[in-house]
Amino acid sequence: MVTLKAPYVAGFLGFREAPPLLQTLEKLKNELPDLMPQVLFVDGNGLFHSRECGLACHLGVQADLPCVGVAKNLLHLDGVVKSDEHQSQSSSKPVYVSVGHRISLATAVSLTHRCCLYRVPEPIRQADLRSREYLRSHILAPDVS
DNA sequence: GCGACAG
DNA sequence: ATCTTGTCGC
Repeated sequence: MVTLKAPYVAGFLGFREAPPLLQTLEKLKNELPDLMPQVLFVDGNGLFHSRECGLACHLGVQADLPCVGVAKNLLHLDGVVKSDEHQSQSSSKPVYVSVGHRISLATAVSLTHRCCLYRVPEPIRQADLRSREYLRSHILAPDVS
């Protein structure tokens, strides 16, 4: 019996990503409680969302943990426009930080800055790199013979 | 109406 | 997100 992951639908990323993330947090709490995070970083938006409830809010509320959303692309919402600087400065690769849950925007931005060695915060970057490596070696790897 | 629209 | 060719910089 396999569980199909919900498809990605713009505006509903949380419905696809929150379930497996919560499952992983639950497993972490049971097996490695010392590694339970005090704060969550999410690859996506929080209050910056069409319904002010992006993945960062969705996950933060269900996990009952502070959560900050960091998106790599600007979600187009009416009233939101890229500044002229971002439009013309091709070298600018901004990230969009928004409140997820139990944290202020000022703290979310500060925390993001302090966790960035590269463009995105290390927690998100490492999750991305390590998960891809896992898939490459355990799932997508062709036969070695 | 269609495309665009976090990942 | 994924795929994919090439380029630039440390």
